Amino acid sequence: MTTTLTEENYLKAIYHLSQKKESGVSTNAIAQKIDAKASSVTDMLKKLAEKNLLTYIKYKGVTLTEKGRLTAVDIIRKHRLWEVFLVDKLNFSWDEVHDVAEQLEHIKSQKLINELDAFLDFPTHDPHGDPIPDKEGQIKRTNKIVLSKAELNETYTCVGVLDSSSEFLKYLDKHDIKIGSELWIKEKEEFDQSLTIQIRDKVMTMSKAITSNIYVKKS
Amino acid sequence: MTTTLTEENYLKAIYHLSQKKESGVSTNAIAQKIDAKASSVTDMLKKLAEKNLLTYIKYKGVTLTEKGRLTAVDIIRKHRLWEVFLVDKLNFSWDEVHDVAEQLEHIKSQKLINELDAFLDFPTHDPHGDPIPDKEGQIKRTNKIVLSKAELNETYTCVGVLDSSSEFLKYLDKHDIKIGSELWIKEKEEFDQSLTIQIRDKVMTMSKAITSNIYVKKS
DNA sequence: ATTATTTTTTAGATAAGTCTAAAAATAAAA
DNA sequence: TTTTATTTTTAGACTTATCTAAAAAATAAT
Ligand SMILES: [Mn+2]
Ligand SMILES: [Mn+2]
Ligand SMILES: [Mn+2]
Ligand SMILES: [Mn+2]
Repeated sequence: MTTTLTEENYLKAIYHLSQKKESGVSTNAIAQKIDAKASSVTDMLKKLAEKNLLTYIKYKGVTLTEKGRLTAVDIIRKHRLWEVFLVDKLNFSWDEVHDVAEQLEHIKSQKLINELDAFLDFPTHDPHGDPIPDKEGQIKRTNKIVLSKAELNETYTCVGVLDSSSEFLKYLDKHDIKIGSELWIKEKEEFDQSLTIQIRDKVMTMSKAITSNIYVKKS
Repeated sequence: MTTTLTEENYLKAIYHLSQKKESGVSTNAIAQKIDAKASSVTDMLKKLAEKNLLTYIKYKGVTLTEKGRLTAVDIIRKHRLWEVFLVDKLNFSWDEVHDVAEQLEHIKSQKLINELDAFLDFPTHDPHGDPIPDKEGQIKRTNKIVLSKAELNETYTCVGVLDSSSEFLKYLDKHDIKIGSELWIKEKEEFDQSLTIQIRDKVMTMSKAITSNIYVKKS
């Protein structure tokens, strides 16, 4: 079976949306993510259903089939491996990799991706802390929480980000927060839910908008 | 300016064809190379002329403009750098790289290609001995000849191949002929223009079909 | 210089992916 | 439970890149 670049982008979008929601993914949600009109999405959903990549019931949302899920996860695997390549080997910073990886993820060659995986020494996570699916489409989920849910007086390790937009990543760079950074929760302000945190020698206060986009786990 | 994948493939085909011929490149020649019908080619030529990538005069062939030439050469630069990457870093053999490079050459990122170039230590030639254009679109031409024009009793170094099809490259692999191999011309058979050649300890006879596809220069 | 052959262009059609505008179905509100 | 608002689908049109079939121009042959 052969999938076009466009089909792959739809499958990936649907996969990511289905991670957040339990029920079927809605046409509008896909349209927003793909940046297309709902009518275009409807057309594509019919096409993908025809190819047995998802189940589509008019007016109810869609759900990926196992075949569709595997296809989506394979694209995500490629995306994340390329991101590792760009950061580890080509001196890209973590806020520069996404757009290029969006292109590279569609390159079709099984050997290429297997060799790349080996060349990178079989990484388990991408530069943003997201897990890299294995060859069989398995994803190892870690028990991370968002920083905003952290407990007072505890120490956490930064393991990832929820928002991986260039703007947010640059904010983290500016304050020297990276994956692996140790964060000690010094104070919790109930009024606006801001946190005062010690990172190495520095102490800083972060708003809820920031803390709800950083993943941590207890050190 | 932005070029589509299809446009890039046309420009590349026209560039390569124009290397062989002095005059304008014909519609039919392009059609054959691109594997499309002449009518499709005519349509595309109008489009590329509109974008000032080539000059098109009905019924006369086409010629690339400087802008078109630079675009074509940039694609070729990317193609050949990726081929080096695949062979040097990902354990591809020289007969496996072309199809993947055909995809990778269309990835759009100036930083990506500059960093790749540096990562590969600024290679000057691809795995088939073809020169890699520099950032400014300059190509260093070497004074190579085809093996079939070699002189009796002289020693040559293999510097490239004319036919870089997988079949031909596998033939060369089988006989342990690679770029850098030293070839001594032991005998020239006038009747069928076959050559008897010594490669290291081995002696073998090659037909004109073979020798006219190997580039050499005097050692 | 005509006639015949080949090459190239035009005309009209098709498929993929997108859009706008309008209709139909579902969900929310009164 | 009607009415209203939102979501989704359908209908028809557009763009890019392709095709086939036919017309026109350029070459080659008689
Ligand atoms: Mn990404
Ligand atoms: Mn990522
Ligand atoms: Mn190649
Ligand atoms: Mn090559």
